[in-house]
Amino acid sequence: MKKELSNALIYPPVLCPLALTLDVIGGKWKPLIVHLVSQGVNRFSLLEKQLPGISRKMLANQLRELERDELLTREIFAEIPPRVEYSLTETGLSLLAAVMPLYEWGVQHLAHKQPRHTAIQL
Amino acid sequence: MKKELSNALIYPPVLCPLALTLDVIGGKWKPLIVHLVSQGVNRFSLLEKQLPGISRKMLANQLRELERDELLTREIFAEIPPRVEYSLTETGLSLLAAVMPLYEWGVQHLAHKQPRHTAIQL
DNA sequence: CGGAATCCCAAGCGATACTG
DNA sequence: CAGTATCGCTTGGGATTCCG
Repeated sequence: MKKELSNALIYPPVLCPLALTLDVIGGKWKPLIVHLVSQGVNRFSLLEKQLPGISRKMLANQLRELERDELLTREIFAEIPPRVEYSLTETGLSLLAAVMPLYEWGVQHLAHKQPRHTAIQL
Repeated sequence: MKKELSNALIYPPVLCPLALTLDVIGGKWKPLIVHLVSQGVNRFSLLEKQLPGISRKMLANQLRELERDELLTREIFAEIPPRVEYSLTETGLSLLAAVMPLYEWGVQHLAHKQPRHTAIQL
């Protein structure tokens, strides 16, 4: 199956599709956020609880980027106290589907390995 | 001061499998490296060419971590000039399978979106 | 409650030189 | 070729405060 490798790049001058995807959900938190939102963890404070170790600044930043990339939407309720709900867009759902295999891989290997850095509740 | 730590929160009873996976391939480069190695880009200098923007230090570091996590192996040939070949382990192959949907997602969206920041291009 | 704005420090990372 | 070693700057992101 090995391809012939010349001097040329594999994906020149266009990007590797994988790099494009990583451009959107690459990072430590975004896949977790997308997955959590799909599970109904759709508010700022709820996400904060489910992501031990993340700072408010980081969470806000990641949410903004996900919104900018149209993976999720913000719905603001003018109430007291104020409320904001996040939900996945169609694009977000399609990306979630692509992320789920990573979740399944984790399930398969959870029995054999223990996490080193991050322990996150679901 | 009020550095009161809730152990129950930091070490929750159930670990998110997705977090475990991200612990292993989370990051900007690792999915790309795993995919490239599977395509036969199995030497240091070849990988360096295929990853414009990565520094030698970073590439070496990521390779060490992937090796430590037993996703790939190093084979050293005592030749002149020296040669080192990387290849995926069984675990690495299983993870590659879980990463491929992200690749496919990128393919689907390449037509609609253009990359923004971390453009891997030449 | 859900953020935005500031301050600030150390880890992270790039660039370069060097080595087996 | 395939890396290490070293230096120095950048910036990620933690802590805190303030606002609608």
